[in-house]
Amino acid sequence: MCKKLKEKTICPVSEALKIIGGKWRLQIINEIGNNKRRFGELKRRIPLISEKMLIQELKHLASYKIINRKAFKEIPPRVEYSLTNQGKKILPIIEQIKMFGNEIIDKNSL
Amino acid sequence: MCKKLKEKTICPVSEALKIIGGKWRLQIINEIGNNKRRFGELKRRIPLISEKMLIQELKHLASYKIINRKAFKEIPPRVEYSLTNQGKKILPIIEQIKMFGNEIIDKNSL
DNA sequence: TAGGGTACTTACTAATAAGTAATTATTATT
DNA sequence: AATAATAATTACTTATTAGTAAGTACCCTA
Repeated sequence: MCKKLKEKTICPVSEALKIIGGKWRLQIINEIGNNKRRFGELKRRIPLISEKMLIQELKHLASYKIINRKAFKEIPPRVEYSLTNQGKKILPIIEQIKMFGNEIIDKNSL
Repeated sequence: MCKKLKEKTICPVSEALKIIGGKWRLQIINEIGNNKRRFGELKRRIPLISEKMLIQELKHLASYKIINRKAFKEIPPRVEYSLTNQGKKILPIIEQIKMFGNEIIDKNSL
């Protein structure tokens, strides 16, 4: 008798989308890239995002160990976000999506 | 004087997500793959999707020329969906996402 | 005439995601 | 004492997305 058989079709795509799905997450991951980025820096780089969404999504990504959050005990406060090794594995996904997106844009501007 | 300067940061990621973003679209594209799939077949392969969402998303994908819809004049009706060449360009994205998703699953089942 | 199969369609509701705007804490600067 | 920075937090509203359940059209079979 199995300990758990709760799994209702564990689909890798669905599991991945739980982490990276949504309007802002890939953009945030993309803007962090291989850099350290401060909160305000990300806010400026993604001008259309609201502060609420930015911090909410940063928390989400941190909770899944996609990003690191490093807070410095300074005044005014400074917080740096960076991708974990796990998070860097999302960059190739973004590259593929960018390639597709660029083809779409090219096709539309003929 | 430019004809149009409406573009507010044309981001390839955002453009791509307009087409493939959402809960079901990648799953549908994945299930079609390189095959022809009938409506009922997709319904069975994606058991948790509602008929409403399935047909709504198929329409969306067809409107963006990601899939072809071929209806046969038969009774009972038969409709086959398949990926366009454009749509097949999404498969590598899905492959990357699957790789990431599988790593997540592996990590969780240690 | 009743029921089955296929591919939808529609109206309505529920759930989720996102946006707005005001507020907090801390210290340096003016 | 007021203002400015920074990184949040909160309450509230709106918009978007998804789910439910019933109905449609067509013909075939029993």
